Amino acid sequence: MKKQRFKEMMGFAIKRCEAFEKKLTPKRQQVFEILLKANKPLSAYELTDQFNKQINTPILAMSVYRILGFLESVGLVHRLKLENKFIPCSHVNDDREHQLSMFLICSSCNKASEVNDLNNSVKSLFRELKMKGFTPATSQLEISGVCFGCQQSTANTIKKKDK
Amino acid sequence: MKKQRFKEMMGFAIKRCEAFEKKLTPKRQQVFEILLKANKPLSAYELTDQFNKQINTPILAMSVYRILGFLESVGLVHRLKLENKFIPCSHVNDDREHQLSMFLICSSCNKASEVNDLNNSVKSLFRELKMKGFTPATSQLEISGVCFGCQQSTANTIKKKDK
DNA sequence: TTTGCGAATGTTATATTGTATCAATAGTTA
DNA sequence: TAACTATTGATACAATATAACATTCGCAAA
Repeated sequence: MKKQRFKEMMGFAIKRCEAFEKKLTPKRQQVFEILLKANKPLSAYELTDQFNKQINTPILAMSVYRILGFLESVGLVHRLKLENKFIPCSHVNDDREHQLSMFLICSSCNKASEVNDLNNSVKSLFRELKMKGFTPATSQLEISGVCFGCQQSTANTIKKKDK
Repeated sequence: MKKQRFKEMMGFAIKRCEAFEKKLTPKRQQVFEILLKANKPLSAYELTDQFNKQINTPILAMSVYRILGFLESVGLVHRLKLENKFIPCSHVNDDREHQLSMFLICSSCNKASEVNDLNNSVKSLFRELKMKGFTPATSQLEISGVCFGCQQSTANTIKKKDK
């Protein structure tokens, strides 16, 4: 993650907490920071390990769970249920709530990206569901697959084999 | 589940195992039976409990996991990752593989239904994803929400309150 | 028949993920 | 300062899942 982007995200996190009249304590900030820099979803325990490696005041998994719960409650973090892992929200630029978020989880590199410009397809799907009597409540759709980068490297590998 | 439907499902399970040249042993059959009769997703441990209540030869959770793995491998059971629970496959009528399955999980009554006639929306979503470089691999989309029945009862409750 | 093989299951241990509970501490307000 | 609240620490435990090895059972070959 670029320095500029990182600063922007942290700045937003502070503003977001203020908006909720909650405090972004040092540990909360550090947890968020690790998550931002990880560039991929982390489990609570992975996060705990990284925290204890990088930061000299130790933390317990229990606290990490609490902090993740807090960060989720103010909309700074998403929990990916398919993987039992956590990622920072990417929407940190705007204040409007996003009713729909979709996560594309790469089963090859394990990175996940949050997509927000596919609302049409999802909305049409959700409309169809509603018409059938089911009201979707998930603001969250998680789809596993293979990302562009990993497809490329697979393709290259195959190419090389062919030679 | 109606008797007729149940018989049909069990019959298909046997055929399906034969097709894979695998055996539907008594325990495997009993596990599948409990899952069929449950009418809602069960966790491996719930399944273990029910097994041990209903059947006189006891079973351990370890075996249940193995059997669920087996049933999944022959396409008789789905694992719902959002809930860490299991349900029988509803496609038991046809032999064609279903590349896409969608599960609607009601957060009120906890029942789940497998939907197969929404392929258009899902396919269009998946097409859109592919165009953006992400190749979905999930044959499985899990959506939580509120089912028709539960919406009705909520509506009734509200009506009653209004009186 | 019995020997041997492989599949299925039994058994125990342990890993992983997550929550409950109560104690200690720090920050804030009256 | 005293009292209150939010945060974090610490311990225990629940729930989900897998690893590893032993045992049993059915079946086929000797």
